[in-house]
Amino acid sequence: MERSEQTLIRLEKLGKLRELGIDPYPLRPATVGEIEYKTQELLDNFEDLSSEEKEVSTAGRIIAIRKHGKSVFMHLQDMTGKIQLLFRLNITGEEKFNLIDYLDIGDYIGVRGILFKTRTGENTMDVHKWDLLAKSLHPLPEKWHGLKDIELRIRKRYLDLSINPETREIFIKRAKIIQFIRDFLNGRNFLEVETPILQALYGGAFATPFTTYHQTMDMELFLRIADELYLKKLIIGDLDRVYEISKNFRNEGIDRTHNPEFTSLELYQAYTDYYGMMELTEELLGFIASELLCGLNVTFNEKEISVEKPFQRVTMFDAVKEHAGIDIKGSSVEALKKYCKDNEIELPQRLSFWKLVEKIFDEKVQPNLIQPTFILDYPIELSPLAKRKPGDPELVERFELFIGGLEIANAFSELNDPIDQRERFERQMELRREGEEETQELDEDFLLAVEHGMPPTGGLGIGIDRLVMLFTDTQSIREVILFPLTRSK
RNA sequence: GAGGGUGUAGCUCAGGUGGUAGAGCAACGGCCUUUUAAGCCGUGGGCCGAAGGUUCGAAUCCUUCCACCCUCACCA
Repeated sequence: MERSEQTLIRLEKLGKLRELGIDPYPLRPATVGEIEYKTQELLDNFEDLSSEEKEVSTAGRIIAIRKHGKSVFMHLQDMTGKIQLLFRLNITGEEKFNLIDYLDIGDYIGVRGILFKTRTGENTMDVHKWDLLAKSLHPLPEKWHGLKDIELRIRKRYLDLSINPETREIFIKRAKIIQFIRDFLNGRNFLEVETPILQALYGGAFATPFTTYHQTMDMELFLRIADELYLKKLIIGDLDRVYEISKNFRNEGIDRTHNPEFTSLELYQAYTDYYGMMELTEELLGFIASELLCGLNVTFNEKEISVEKPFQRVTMFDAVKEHAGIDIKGSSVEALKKYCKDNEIELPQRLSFWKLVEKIFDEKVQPNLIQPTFILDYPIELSPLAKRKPGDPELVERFELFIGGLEIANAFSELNDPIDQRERFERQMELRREGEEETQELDEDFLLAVEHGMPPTGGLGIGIDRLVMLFTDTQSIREVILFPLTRSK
């Protein structure tokens, strides 16, 4: 491996430290003792701690050094924040003071000293004792511009997190959002469960799976594309309210809103339906917003969005009529094709009525759905696991929630009629024979479970990554996933 | 998968029409005991993404490849 000039210099310092009998990677601090405080705790309790003039300790990574001859300022960072340190020759003693020459930005040290306020008013630790805790062999990216290169930020996420406070902020928020979801659902007697990631048969969504292989069972396996079928089996097992926050895997393209592995929440609640899921969704988002932002307004992509309930409810028909200016009720494939041509919309690969509607919706409607909007009543052809809508044989009781132009949630009144469910699966097989690429597999095991009796149930899926994008005002899914997929270099 | 763009020092970026590389930060050597993008004086650092080609001469022009970004297609 090629070493940069700066790394060679650091390796040299490391060698010299060892010659002096100082372990650059000690098990624990040699002189500082126990690390008692996080940096933010020192600042939060500054008045008390500084007035007592008691020695306190902390530890972290050196992120800045300013040498002034016989005194040195540093900034020390940990997860909670950063604090300024002052080293003075007459306080630390000459031997220890001179060792500062072997320290670099990026090194970890433990410090013990007294808190005081500098002339310019910054709360600072006057360091009495310090120990090197770990030497860094590479310089940290520049303090002023930070690490900007998106590729480096992803490949070296540790540097991004260390250097760019905004990045750290996003992932702290992400953790909080997931915690709030758990708090909300646990408070409503939902049971958190785990279902298999490795599955012999995949289902619950339209997607291409990743395949893998179990050696000793000599078995082809799929990484799950959705939790749906397993969670419904739990409903059938009379676990009335269940949810899972899980990674799903889809072997498809990557773009601003798609990563091959992504996190979703799926929940199922017996004895309710998609109306119940709408209310639950409204309350869940309101809960997250008020816990996270102390309010119901969020800025996303320079737009003010309110997650105050109730959200708008618009049928797919009405939404297309309103935003695309075309009445699809009673329309025909030919009319929709003409509309696409007139509006410079590329035609989908298969020219079925609903594929065309879906395309027009994606192009003309979705980008306009900025305020939270439930789009209701989807075609049965695209929803083989949802219950029929009374009075319309073409539609099912299903909604998708759009916010800020992003598809955030998908829910339906779950199909619990085993006869109908079997027919739907068979229809999927038929579509496959006709050349449809993505269809759902007939799952006998699941059907058998439904045949044992499944209560009326509402089901809801929420894309966690996109939800985090919404609440952190980020425009790419890669900004909210710690290690998005990249090619190996 | 298709089209467009980017790749120069550890980081952030400059380098009209080809003449063999520059800044700030970081680093190194000095001076400096309350600075904070510390300051001042001085120094080093680059196979200009990779491989070919055109040319007397390529960071610059051409070809291929690699990685990333944007748009589109597939999808949530």
